[in-house]
Amino acid sequence: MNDYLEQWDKKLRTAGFRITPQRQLVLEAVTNLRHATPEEILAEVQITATGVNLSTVYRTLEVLEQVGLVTHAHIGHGAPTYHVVDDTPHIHLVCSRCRKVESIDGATFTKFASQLEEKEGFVVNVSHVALHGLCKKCVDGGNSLLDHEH
Amino acid sequence: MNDYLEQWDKKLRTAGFRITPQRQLVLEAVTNLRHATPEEILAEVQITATGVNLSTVYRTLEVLEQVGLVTHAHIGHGAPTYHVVDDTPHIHLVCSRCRKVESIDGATFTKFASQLEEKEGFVVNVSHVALHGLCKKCVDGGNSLLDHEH
DNA sequence: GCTCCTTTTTCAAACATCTTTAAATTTTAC
DNA sequence: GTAAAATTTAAAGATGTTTGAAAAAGGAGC
Repeated sequence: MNDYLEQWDKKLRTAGFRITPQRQLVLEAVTNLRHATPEEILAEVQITATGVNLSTVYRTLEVLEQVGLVTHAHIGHGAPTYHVVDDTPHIHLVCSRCRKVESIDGATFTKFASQLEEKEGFVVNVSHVALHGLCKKCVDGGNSLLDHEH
Repeated sequence: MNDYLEQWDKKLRTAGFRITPQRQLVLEAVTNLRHATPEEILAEVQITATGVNLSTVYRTLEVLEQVGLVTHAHIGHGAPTYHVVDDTPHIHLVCSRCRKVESIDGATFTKFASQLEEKEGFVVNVSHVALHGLCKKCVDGGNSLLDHEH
């Protein structure tokens, strides 16, 4: 498993939170799904534990984010997507046509980000970046008139 | 006024739409506000025409977007923000702390965008880009612990 | 392992926000 | 003037999120 999650329980404990199966399951779901909305996380968790509730997912994500285990990005109009915090931040590429979300290494973005910081003084939250456009498949095969960028 | 809006009425007509005061007002509001949500646009429009309805704003924006006069971006969790289509696309910088939205020239972003296209085949919709982070003021003066990136 | 206190989860419901719709009325463009 | 399109109005729909209260579970100390 991810290095940054090895001491997940310690992170919770030192912040005064208790260790519960739900919290472990949610964290594992976020890890496995790479990036997922609360609803998607719920579905994943419910594969192993049917009884878990959506409100628990919401409250758990809040806690996990507080202790720095997960973070989130807004990739469009809907719910935010959560992902694990690690030391190789990535950015999201969201296809407006097929709706697929790719993650790519954030390093490629960093150069631009530091330019931005120099020129504008604006410090980008790299792991929160979601770029919209057309993925390779949709560019190649696609009739762009069918796009509907909601 | 913006070159690209000089023939706004023609664009509508050739697409088979009628010219109405509401459509003109909405387009002017979007132009003046630079980037605004449907609600904000309504408020602006209602300064000159009290009776205009929110549902009209929604339908009008749909029409204006269809004919290529405006476009929108998602800058966070809330409603999308609409802006005029012109030939100098810009990107949005959204401060997570003070919530202010800056527009900067999209050209600075383009280099990164073309790299991305080469490497990944992903074509970014530049005018839809919104980057989250901290603006100069908030970096300088700010207690980042107060951030709440919803 | 048991007890007790506190945190956490569940459940159901309410809330919030953004968006769309149906039907009647008004307006545009010819 | 007329037919079609657009706007108004009020309401409902869709989605995402939070809340309150009761029940369940964690964990520190015995």
